[in-house]
Amino acid sequence: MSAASLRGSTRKASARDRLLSAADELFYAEGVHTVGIDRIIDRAGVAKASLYSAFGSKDELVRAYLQRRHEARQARILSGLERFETPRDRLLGVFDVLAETAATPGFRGCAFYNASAESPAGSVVEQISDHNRAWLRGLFVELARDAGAKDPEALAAQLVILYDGTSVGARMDRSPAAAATARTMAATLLDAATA
Amino acid sequence: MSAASLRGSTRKASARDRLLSAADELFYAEGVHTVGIDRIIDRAGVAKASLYSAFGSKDELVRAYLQRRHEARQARILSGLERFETPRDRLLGVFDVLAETAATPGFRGCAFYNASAESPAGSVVEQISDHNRAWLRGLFVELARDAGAKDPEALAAQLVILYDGTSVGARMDRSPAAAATARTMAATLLDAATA
DNA sequence: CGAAGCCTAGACAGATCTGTCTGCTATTGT
DNA sequence: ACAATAGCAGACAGATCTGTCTAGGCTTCG
Repeated sequence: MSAASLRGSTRKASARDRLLSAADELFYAEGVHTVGIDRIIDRAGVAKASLYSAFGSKDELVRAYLQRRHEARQARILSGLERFETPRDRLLGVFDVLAETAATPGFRGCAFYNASAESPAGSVVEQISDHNRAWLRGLFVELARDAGAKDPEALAAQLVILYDGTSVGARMDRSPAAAATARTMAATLLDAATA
Repeated sequence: MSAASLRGSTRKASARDRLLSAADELFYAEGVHTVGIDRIIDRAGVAKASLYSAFGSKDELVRAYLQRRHEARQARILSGLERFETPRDRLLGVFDVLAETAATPGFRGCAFYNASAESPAGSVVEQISDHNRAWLRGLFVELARDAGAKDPEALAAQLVILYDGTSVGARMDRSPAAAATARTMAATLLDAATA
């Protein structure tokens, strides 16, 4: 086989991967602006030159961090929904997955909103956030249609609000209780939207 | 009258007030961590020494900024609800007021959440945020009880999620549309909670 | 008139942040 | 064996941030 095709993804854990993991923990826990480069290379056990050779700038590291969060959220939700059978259960299942996430130790709300709150208006954060939100909204539209909603777009808009509100509530109240509440609300609204 | 009793609240606008106004605009628009002291004294047209003589530290200025936001939100909601007659309209009216706020140019979501997102875990921001959230939740409990909800606490928990979700959605999607959606949801949930 | 407060302008100290650069070591493919 | 690659360690530059301090101006009241 061509050895070149493996490079960079083999070996223990490349500097790039360790940097991404360290950035993920620190940026999410303390904020992208608060955490400095030095803390990240320290935790990753990597030289500063390696960071700049791999990412070029802190901004690009932030973008990679959010990109990774985006993919992780997609994977977490999609794989979490596989266990459900009926369309209705799958739609409500998004809130079951969210409940698990919100109960995770160290949960600090939505990484995209958090990063957005400390970034200037037209920054790199905005693009990825938009992308992530568009995906989630699209998922809800699909699930709403499958579940027989008369107006899937309208129901999806409602579910996005529930998702966002749960995320905020769980973070600010330091309790995952909001997720269960939101699931109940989603069930009520789904009933009203299919009747 | 005792002249001393007027001092500090009279005159054009004291350095303290101008500082608070400048901090309010800049902190809300760009974030408490991003905006430096120099930008604030610049906009306020005030000497740096005056800031430190009035507030003692940037942290204390942040606290005063959030305290002011808290009082402004209370006043805005309470006065906005006066125009409604029935308990049901008053409850839903919270989302009418929120719709107006979210449509304001320069709306950037919840000042408390934004500040919290860029502050360490146990900071001064947390206390004021908790205080603000407790007040809002209490208001919703009252309104829910007046509107005849069978379980006012439960309905209030739902309404808080709607409020938070609207705030996030309006900011991240750069559109106040979520507020109208949330009002519809609130009506549906209120009907379900009084039936 | 003259003292007391409040304010301004700006230099300064000390810390911290991003990003660059120089040397050195270990591994890997040919 | 040899060259290329990737990574490490850390000094360094330049900017920026919080907070302190000096020196002086303007108003107000006794």
